[in-house]
Amino acid sequence: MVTIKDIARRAGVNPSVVSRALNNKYGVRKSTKERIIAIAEEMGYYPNTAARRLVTRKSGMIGVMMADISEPFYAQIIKGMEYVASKTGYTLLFSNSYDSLEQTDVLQKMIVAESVDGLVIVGSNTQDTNFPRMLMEQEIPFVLIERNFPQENINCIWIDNVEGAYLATRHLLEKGHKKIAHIAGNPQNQVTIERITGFKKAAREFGLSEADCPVFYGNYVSLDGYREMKKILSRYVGCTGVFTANDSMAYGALQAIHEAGLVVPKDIAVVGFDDLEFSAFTNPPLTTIRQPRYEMGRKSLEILTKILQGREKNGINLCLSFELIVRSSA
Amino acid sequence: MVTIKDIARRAGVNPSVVSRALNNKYGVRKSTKERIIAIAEEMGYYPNTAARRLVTRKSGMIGVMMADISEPFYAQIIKGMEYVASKTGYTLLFSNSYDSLEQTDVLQKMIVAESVDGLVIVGSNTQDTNFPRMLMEQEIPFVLIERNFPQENINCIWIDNVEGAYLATRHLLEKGHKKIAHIAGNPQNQVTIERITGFKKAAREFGLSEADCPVFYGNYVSLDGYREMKKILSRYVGCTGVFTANDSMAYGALQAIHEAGLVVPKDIAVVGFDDLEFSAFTNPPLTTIRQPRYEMGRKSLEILTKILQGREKNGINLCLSFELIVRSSA
DNA sequence: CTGGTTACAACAAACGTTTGCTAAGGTCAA
DNA sequence: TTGACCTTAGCAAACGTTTGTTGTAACCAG
Repeated sequence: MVTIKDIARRAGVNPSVVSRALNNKYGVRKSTKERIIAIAEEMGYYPNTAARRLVTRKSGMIGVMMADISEPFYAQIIKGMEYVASKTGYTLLFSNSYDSLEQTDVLQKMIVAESVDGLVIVGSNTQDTNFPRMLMEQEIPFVLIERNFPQENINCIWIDNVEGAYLATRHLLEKGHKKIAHIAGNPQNQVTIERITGFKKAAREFGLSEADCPVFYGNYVSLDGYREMKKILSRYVGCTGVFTANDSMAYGALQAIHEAGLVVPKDIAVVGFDDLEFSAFTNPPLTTIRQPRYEMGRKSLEILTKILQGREKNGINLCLSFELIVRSSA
Repeated sequence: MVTIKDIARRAGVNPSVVSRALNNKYGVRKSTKERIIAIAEEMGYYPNTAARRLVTRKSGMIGVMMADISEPFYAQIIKGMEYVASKTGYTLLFSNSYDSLEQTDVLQKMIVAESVDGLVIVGSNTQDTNFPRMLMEQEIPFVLIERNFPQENINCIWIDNVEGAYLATRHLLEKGHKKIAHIAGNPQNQVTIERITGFKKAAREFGLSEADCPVFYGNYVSLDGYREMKKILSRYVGCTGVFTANDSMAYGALQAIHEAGLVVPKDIAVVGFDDLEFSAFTNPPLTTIRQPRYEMGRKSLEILTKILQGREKNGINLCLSFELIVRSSA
């Protein structure tokens, strides 16, 4: 391993000069600086990040916490983050919370053990509510995705889920459906509550009774959509339209409908939420609400980077827009 | 930040004793050890990894390189890795190669800048062939997924792609198709070549002429499957069966077939490869070859961990088994 | 009672950087 | 020519660990 001392020896200067030269600091003559850089290049020098970290107390790492990195929902978010990270030189460190209650612990560990410089937290789990305070106390910058915190000084990126769900449900109701259902997510998530609210709002607006717009609960995975759709088919007679809280559950619902020998959208219409890459290929292609996932990821890191560089202050609240993608499932 | 020195002061011992106590080393009395651990716990001590790394030259990190982390193909592999990593305490550091030629550089950077203790490299790109040598020279353990290196001392996890493709194609041919096509992947990948080989082998075995089993090329994404399927439909009359080199391209192919007003599998049968989560939900559900992706990830990290701990030696060559999943697309 | 062994603890150096301070030399104006 | 100032380079401490070596009791066998 070639160190700064090796370079210093070769250049006939003190290690500190090499450090300053390589980091573009003041106080080193242009000619020596160029010589040092050339030598470093030639010797194949890479700074030892551990040593640098130890003294600067910065790691060049950004921690990213989400429920489960293997969920397709996160793919584009990650891609957006990576686009910015690769440009700015930060390294992303992923960590799954699996929606457990130990979120704060996981974050704490990323901060003290890996000493991440900042954090992006995606998800709206409401069980562990004191992590924002913990993070603010430690003065570590962070950005929340899928959350809209009313509090000052917290950076949030979100979409209006109430309106999104409202739009999806409205689309269903405008097609003339009189008995509809919602397969909601896990009620520990804020977005679940919001999408239920939007669903109910549209149903009320179209004069549906409570009995004509029931809510079923899953946990955002296709198997749950399948299970709940079966429930709907067996217990909720006359239902002709279903709005699922995400696309994965819509996939399961579609399958349950096919297995029952019914046809989408003739017998039952389905509208999803997210617009995963895959939703264009379902049978039939899924009508859904598109979330700007890539944008979410990109923006989160742009904001965080600016804050870390002191070019921006905390308190950014960014509401992105969604879009109804009409395909043929409703 | 609470350091080892703080604990030492509180416990009235030397910092080195604290270090040894906390790391279960010999030479510290049981009673003091317990006292130190209690104090550390109470003070909320976390070791500073930067400092530890600096002296031990170990990072507790494992680098993972793949083409593009946002591809659904990798989701289960990652999950498998994470399962082991969380048990053994290693942290995973992901890096996308985007199949570029700078793979070796990317690896080099992970090694020297982040000082990863080991590497998992998934993919079979054959353009950059000298990275195994580079890694061996640096004596850093690594495991290759999707590759079967003939060389000694290289750890590989792979499936027999020739046989997998052969089985998929055979399934098509046994249904009586006389004119079939293969939508292959990027020929820079070894698996692409192997799957073409398997495809040709089955076709030959069933007496098909070269003209009755042409190969089309995409790059493993659904859009390419769509594009190549359109080509097949317009230029290759009489084709009734298609084997795609992965499921994503099969999705695109299915869409192209639907758009042409044809029905799967009546008019054209489709068989994919991978068995992504999603393939059960296509229209119609996709017949495909299942790769044990979770196993691949899990095994890769188990092997690497054992090697890092000295409980195993390099040279593990693990061939996992695949499976034909018959659904209704062929 | 003595010599040797053992168990524990302290000491100090090292890992590779960064950075505040000091020193040396040069420039320039009075 | 002198003194003030500026530019550049060197020195040394610090970041928080780990670990080889040394020191010192206590213990035990002869």
